[in-house]
Amino acid sequence: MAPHAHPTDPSDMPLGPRQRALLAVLRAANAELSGQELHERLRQSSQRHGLATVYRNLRLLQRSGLVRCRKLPNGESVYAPLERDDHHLTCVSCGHSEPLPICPVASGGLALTKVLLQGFKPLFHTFEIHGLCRSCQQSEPLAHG
Amino acid sequence: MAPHAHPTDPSDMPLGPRQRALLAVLRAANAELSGQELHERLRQSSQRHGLATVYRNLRLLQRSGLVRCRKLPNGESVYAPLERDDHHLTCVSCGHSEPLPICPVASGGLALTKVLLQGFKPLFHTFEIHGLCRSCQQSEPLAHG
DNA sequence: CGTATGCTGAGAATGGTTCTCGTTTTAGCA
DNA sequence: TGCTAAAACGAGAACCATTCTCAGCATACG
Ligand SMILES: [Mn+2]
Ligand SMILES: [Mn+2]
Ligand SMILES: [Zn+2]
Ligand SMILES: [Zn+2]
Repeated sequence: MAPHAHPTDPSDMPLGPRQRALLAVLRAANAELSGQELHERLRQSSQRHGLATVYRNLRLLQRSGLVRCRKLPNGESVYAPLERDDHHLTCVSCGHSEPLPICPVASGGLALTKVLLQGFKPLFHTFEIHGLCRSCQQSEPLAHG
Repeated sequence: MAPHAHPTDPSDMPLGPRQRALLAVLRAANAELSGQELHERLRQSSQRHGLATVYRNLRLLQRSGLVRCRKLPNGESVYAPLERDDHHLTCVSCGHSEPLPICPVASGGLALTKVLLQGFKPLFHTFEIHGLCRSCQQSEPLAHG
């Protein structure tokens, strides 16, 4: 086994300085950040990034297996470092989303006991696995579609 | 236990004819449908629905616990009847999304064996529970925010 | 230097979804 | 069956996060 244990072996794609900056902000943050929020935080500290660059590198970081993202009901995407493992209860009515301290993948058992739901009434769940499909692992495409 | 076993007891909100039509198309379909696709299918069969009406009733059906939705990486939302329980493997590179025949909630065990992944390389997963938060269960709001 | 290659970012374009608001339908009642 | 208030509808405009365009800039290398 290799000395490092990151997914998609990040060593094979060295990470530019902008990507390191993005990753640093994400890791420093205590919550998921949207593209716009990241852009904002980078305006203040360190050097300015263009919005296009933020999104571009966010996509690359995602492909490298360093960053994950989920889409909020209002349409915006929020990002977090992959090593942070959090899930949420999201209300289909008001869109409010609060932490859910359980992960069906980590815990072999998955106990969705009522205590954890704390009055939240689940209507449906989403369990998606994002990654690289077979063909994209072979070629190294940038095309989206 | 009540004679019917639907979530959020649909009997307390009778469902208008447009909502029944939407639900029928969703149940007849063999895959998730986007708002646009639903609008299209309703143009052909039965009566025409305006696009706004499609989205409006989709939201209501979701609140009633009859329909669920997930957001594709390209931004569009796809809908399915709640009783259909399917998940997907989605590629962060090309966006392609294929069925994943496993559900972490139903199966107590959750065996993400390599056989199921079939060469797909998972980078991260999403497990979200959507439903009604406490405050929204009390009041019956229509506001979105 | 000279050139090839890739990254950057201001601004324009995109496109799914939501909003607006006048019209149409429904519901309740006499 | 008429009559009115409330609710649902829908064409088109507005929204807005994200992506695209493309000229300018950085870096590598002989
Ligand atoms: Mn997890
Ligand atoms: Mn399931
Ligand atoms: Zn709520
Ligand atoms: Zn792919």
